[in-house]
Amino acid sequence: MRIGELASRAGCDVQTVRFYEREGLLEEPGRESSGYRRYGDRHLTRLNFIRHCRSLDIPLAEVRQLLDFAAKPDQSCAQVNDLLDSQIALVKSRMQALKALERQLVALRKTCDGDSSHACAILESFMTAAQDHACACHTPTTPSAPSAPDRADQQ
Amino acid sequence: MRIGELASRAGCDVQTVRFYEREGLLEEPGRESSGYRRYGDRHLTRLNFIRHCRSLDIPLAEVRQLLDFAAKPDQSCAQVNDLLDSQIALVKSRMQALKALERQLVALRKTCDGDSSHACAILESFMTAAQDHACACHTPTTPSAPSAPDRADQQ
DNA sequence: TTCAAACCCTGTAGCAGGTACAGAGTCAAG
DNA sequence: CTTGACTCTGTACCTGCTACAGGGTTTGAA
Repeated sequence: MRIGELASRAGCDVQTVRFYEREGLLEEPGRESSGYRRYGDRHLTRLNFIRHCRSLDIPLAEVRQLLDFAAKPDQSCAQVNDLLDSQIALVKSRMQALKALERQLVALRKTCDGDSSHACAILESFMTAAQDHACACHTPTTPSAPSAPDRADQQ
Repeated sequence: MRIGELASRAGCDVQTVRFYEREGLLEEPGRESSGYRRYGDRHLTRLNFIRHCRSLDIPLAEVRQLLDFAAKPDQSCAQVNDLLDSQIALVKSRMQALKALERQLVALRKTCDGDSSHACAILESFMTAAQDHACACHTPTTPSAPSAPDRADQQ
């Protein structure tokens, strides 16, 4: 099959296939006399493998590792497990961050009272938070106390 | 204050400040005779505003919008709310995806029986999923039926 | 005074994981 | 013969920074 068919069967873009080839993830296929790439079923299998990993958000560097593991199938189990464990940990921490973020956004959203006769309370709170830079989500490494106005630079 | 102090007070990198200036998010400051940038408090406020938004994962393009809204404070409330609503929706959908991802990874992780005498079951399942490209997480747009072997390209 | 450390400047390149061109060649159907 | 769909290579672009190169400036101490 040609690149277009391969790509559509794997559910990705033609450019992505070429990208994976450039990155060394997908074996270089044979060529027709016209120069067109000609793929076989094992290319599709491998491409699906890569897309499968990517759909699990496994970075390409680790996909590369997995493909190496798969090449020499013995003793790879522990390594694969390690990789999955670290991915799971990563996902967990990302979820924590997202949950905190959602709380922040929802809280912010609630500060709007719908009264358009005064300035937007959300922007107000942003500005206030920005001015005294003290808020839960945004901790600007505010160190011991270098923000005292004694070292005012004539501005 | 100079760029280093501004950056440390906002809790970001000096490069980041220059980046925001280049992007037009942060107003160009005055210069000392040496060419050094000289910032005032309103720069710090604005920079903190930006960092605050970024800590809420609001993309720079939308931060730009918010800054525009803040510039003309009336009638901005509805727009700010819309923006926040879309951010919240985004976060929710990202969380859904992460939850699904975690389920996948944990399920995958469980398929390891710890027996290293045979090939890794996880890699096996990846390969199988890749071959018949039917799995929950990875849906390769498998359309009506263009994968029948009748149009085999002599490979 | 001189020296080094710490700061600042501009400009450019790099990261991940693709995506989107431009400008050309090829193929298949009508 | 033409038209449209496909393919080729190469390069630039995306986000939100970060890092580097190769300079100049300031500041405090010796």
